[in-house]
Amino acid sequence: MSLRITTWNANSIRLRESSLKRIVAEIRPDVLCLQEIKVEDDKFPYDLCRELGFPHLHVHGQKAYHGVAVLSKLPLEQCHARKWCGNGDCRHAICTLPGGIELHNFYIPAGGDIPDPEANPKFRHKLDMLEELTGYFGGRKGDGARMVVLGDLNIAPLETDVWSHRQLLDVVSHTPVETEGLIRLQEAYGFVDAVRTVIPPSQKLFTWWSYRNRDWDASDRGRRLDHIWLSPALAPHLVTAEVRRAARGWENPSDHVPVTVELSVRP
DNA sequence: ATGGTGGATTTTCCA
Repeated sequence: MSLRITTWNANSIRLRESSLKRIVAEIRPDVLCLQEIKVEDDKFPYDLCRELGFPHLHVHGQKAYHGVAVLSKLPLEQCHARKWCGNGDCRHAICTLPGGIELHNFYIPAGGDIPDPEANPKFRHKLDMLEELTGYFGGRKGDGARMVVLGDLNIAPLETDVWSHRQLLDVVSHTPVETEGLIRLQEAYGFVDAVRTVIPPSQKLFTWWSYRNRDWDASDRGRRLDHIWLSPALAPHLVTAEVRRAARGWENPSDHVPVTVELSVRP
């Protein structure tokens, strides 16, 4: 069977009803992972999600900041969250999909403006979470899990993941300490960057464009911050991957667009 | 070099 999994940073789910409907209608994900829902669990739009065909919901939200959710047409099992960096931020959800596929939905800290962990606690937090994740997944290397790791990782690792590699080397999201840290995390377990398997690194590819640019499409000063990785056991089942750039031009858009993989798996 | 916009909750913080 074909399994379509989408990740999307909604930047406030309560303001994105029309975008959510379009994603469901036009991308038709079986599983939709959200970040930055910016709402507490009891204020999440459960009924809307059920009406859109997702009876299985796992919401890990908090007031005003962060928050992740998994919407699924297929049953979800063992939904839970892990605690990272010893705080209560809702930046991660884990669910098991049919066929024993372990799904990790992440919202890694943006990291503030100053790329110096001594001067900027938010950047320190970002690097700390990366390192903790590297230790966790590194410790599981070779366990043979069928795993999807996705979300807003807030780092654009490749030169072609930003509009200007040279001009962004000192900008949080593309500094060497971050890009090298993200690659270390990826390699600690041996994750395959699914989207870059389909769209080669020779092509520029972005998933986020700042609201601050007058004409996001014409200036095209984007970054690839949203990712979908597959474990070695799952990577051979990748069929295709897609970034829905057009979503940035929808009415009242999020600043991030949906990223989707299609897998061919036996449940 | 600077500031630009948008979201949630205020009298600013975060991205």
